[in-house]
Amino acid sequence: MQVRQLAEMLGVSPDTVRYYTRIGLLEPKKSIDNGYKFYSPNDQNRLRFILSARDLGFSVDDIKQIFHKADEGESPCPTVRRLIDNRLHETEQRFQDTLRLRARMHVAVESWGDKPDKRPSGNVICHLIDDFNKMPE
Amino acid sequence: MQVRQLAEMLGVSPDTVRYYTRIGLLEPKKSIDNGYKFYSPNDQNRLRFILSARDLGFSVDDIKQIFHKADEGESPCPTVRRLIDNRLHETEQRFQDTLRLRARMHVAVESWGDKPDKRPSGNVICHLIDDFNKMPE
DNA sequence: TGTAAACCTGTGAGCTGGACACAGGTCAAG
DNA sequence: CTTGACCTGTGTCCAGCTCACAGGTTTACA
Ligand SMILES: [Zn+2]
Ligand SMILES: [Zn+2]
Ligand SMILES: [Zn+2]
Ligand SMILES: [Zn+2]
Repeated sequence: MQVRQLAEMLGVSPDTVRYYTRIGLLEPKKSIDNGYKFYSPNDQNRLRFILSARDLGFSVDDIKQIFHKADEGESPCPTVRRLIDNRLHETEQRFQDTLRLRARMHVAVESWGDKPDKRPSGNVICHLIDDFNKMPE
Repeated sequence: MQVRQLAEMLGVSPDTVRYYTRIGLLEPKKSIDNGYKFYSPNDQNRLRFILSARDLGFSVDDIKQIFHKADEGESPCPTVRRLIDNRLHETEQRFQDTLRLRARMHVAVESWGDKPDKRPSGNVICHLIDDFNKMPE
């Protein structure tokens, strides 16, 4: 199976499959005359796993570690539990950050609603941004 | 003023100041004998503005556009209003994505609590991830 | 005065997770 | 045989910094 067929089968772009191949998550065989990469059913299975793991927030490096354990016949579960704990903390952090940013942006936009446009002058580059930054919180 | 002094004054790393300089947001003068970059009070003001804008979710390219308007003496306000609308949509999208991912991760971790570790077998690389992906939603 | 260590600098590279450009190979229609 | 459509691997690029590195500068001390 070539890259396009595998990609379409699992609903990703050929470039994504190439990327996973490039970093060693998939290991197709190289055709001798073609140079084209040939993906096995096992690669198919691995790609499916990659996509499931990415949906759970694992990074591609996480997945590399999981594959490494599994390829040695050991249970990857302890690794998985450890990794998702980190990712969970990160996601929580990102969630809080995004939440705060979103609130800030909303407040800014609303407070700008009835303010006029102004030209830059002196130290003030854009009074909307400069003034908002100095607002009492 | 050299890079470190400016950086410390505004609480960022010298590398960050160098980055903003590299992409043209700051324009220090080059000392002839030293090669060192020399930052003016205006650069100080610009950096302060950059940090305020970044806190509101503007990208550095957004800020470049804002500076461009301001440097020509025009009001950057219309640009600012237009740009933040885009960033607001993006932030909302990111917020929703993060919210969903966070929920998925929590559900996964909880459902894994009473499941044992298993070795890989057949098509199953890690049953925690493989099984969770097949769960009824 | 020498000199060695501590500190500072600019530049180049690296990070994530792919997306895109490009030169060339392959294959069917005519 | 040739034209065009399609496909391929490889190299480069993106944001927003951070880090590594080689070399210049200043300071401490003899
Ligand atoms: Zn497992
Ligand atoms: Zn924890
Ligand atoms: Zn303005
Ligand atoms: Zn809108």
